[in-house]
Amino acid sequence: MIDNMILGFLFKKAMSGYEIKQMMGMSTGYFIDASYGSIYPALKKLEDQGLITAAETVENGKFKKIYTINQAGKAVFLRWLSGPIPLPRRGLEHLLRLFFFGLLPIEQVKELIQNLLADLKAAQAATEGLEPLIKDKADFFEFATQQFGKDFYRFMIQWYQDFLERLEDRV
Amino acid sequence: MIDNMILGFLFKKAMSGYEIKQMMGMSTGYFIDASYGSIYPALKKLEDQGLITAAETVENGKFKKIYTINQAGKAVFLRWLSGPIPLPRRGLEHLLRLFFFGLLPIEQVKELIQNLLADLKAAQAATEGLEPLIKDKADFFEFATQQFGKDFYRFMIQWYQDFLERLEDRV
DNA sequence: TACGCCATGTAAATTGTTACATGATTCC
DNA sequence: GGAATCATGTAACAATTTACATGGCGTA
Repeated sequence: MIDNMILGFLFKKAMSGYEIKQMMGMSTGYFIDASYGSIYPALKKLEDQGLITAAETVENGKFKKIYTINQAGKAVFLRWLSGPIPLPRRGLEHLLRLFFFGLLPIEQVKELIQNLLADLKAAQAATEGLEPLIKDKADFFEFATQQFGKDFYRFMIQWYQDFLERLEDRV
Repeated sequence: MIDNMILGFLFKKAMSGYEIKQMMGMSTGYFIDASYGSIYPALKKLEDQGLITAAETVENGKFKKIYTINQAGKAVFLRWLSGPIPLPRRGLEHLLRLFFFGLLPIEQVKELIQNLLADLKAAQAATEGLEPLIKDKADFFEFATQQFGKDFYRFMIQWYQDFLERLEDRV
C-alpha cells in the first residue's frame, strides 16, 4: 500500500522521503499519513527492487536523497492503479464502539458522541483549511479527493447529529 | 482492537471462537471481519491474561471451548469502550486510487468507478439482506450500526455517481 | 544557546492475514 | 461416499507504528 503511494508521488515529481511525507500531510493526510519509519524502509526496498533510483545531494549543507521513478516503477504503479477499487474496510472503528454502546450508561454515550462530533468538526475545518494551499497545484482528481474528505465529514457529522436526536427521542 | 471486540461479544454472551466469528459475520462483518487466525490466538491471550475463562465441552461429538468473560475482563472492556471515539482513518484506500487517477486514461477511470459502484451496490444489498436476520435480536445500538452501514453505502454510491457526472461534464 | 525544523535512518513491538493441518458431523 | 459445515489451532509472513539515534541549519 505504502509502496504504491510512494511510487505515485514519485510519478508526479522526483522527491526525497521527507518531501513525500510533507506532500502526504497536505493532500492524502486526512485518510493516510505514513510515518518516516515506514517511508524510509519502503524507499530502500523500492530501490533494491529496481523501481526507483536515488541521487544523493547536499543542499545548504543538508544531506538529501532525491528519488526518481523509472519505467519499471511506472509500470508497477500503473498496474496497481488499474486494478479494481477495494471497498472501504476497517478504519471504521467508531462503528465497533457504537455497536457496544448498549453496555454503557446513556449519558456517557451522549458525551462520547458529542466529543466525537467536536473532533469531526475540527477535522472538517482542518481539511477546509488545507484547500487554499492545494487549490492551484491540485489536478481534477486530487481536488476531488479533497472534496470527498469534506463531504465525508459532513456525512458523518449529519449522521451522528441525527443519531443523538433519535437517542433523545427514545424511551 | 480484536481483543476488545472479542471481550464485547463475550460480554453479551458466553461463546466459542467459532460462534464469535459467526456473530461477526452477521453484525460487524461489513466493517470488521477478523479471521480465525487472529481470533483463536486472541482468545488464548485473553485467557492467559485472566480476563476470560474457558470451559471445554463435547456437544454432538464436537469438541468445543466456551469462553466466559469475568469481572476483570468486563472492567478492561468498559475502560476501552469509555475512551474517546477515534476518527475514521485508513480503510479508505479508494481515495488513494482516486487521488492518482489523473495518470490513467479517462475511459479506464470511468470503467473502474463503474465497477466500484457495482460492488458498492452489491455490498449495500448484502447489508440490507442481513437486516431481517438481526432485527429481533439487535438492541438499539446494534441496529444503528447496521443503519450506518446502509447510510454509508448510500452516501458512497451517491458521491461516486455525482463524480462520474462531473467527469462527463468536464472538458 | 536553545529551540524548532530539516533530514535520514534503525530496532523492537504490534497487529493481523494467509495458508496449512487436523478431524468430526450432517446432509445429499 | 463426498461435499459442506462445524470446530480448533499453528507457522510463516506482511505491514506498519513507536521510540530511539543522529546531526545540520536558522533564528530569537
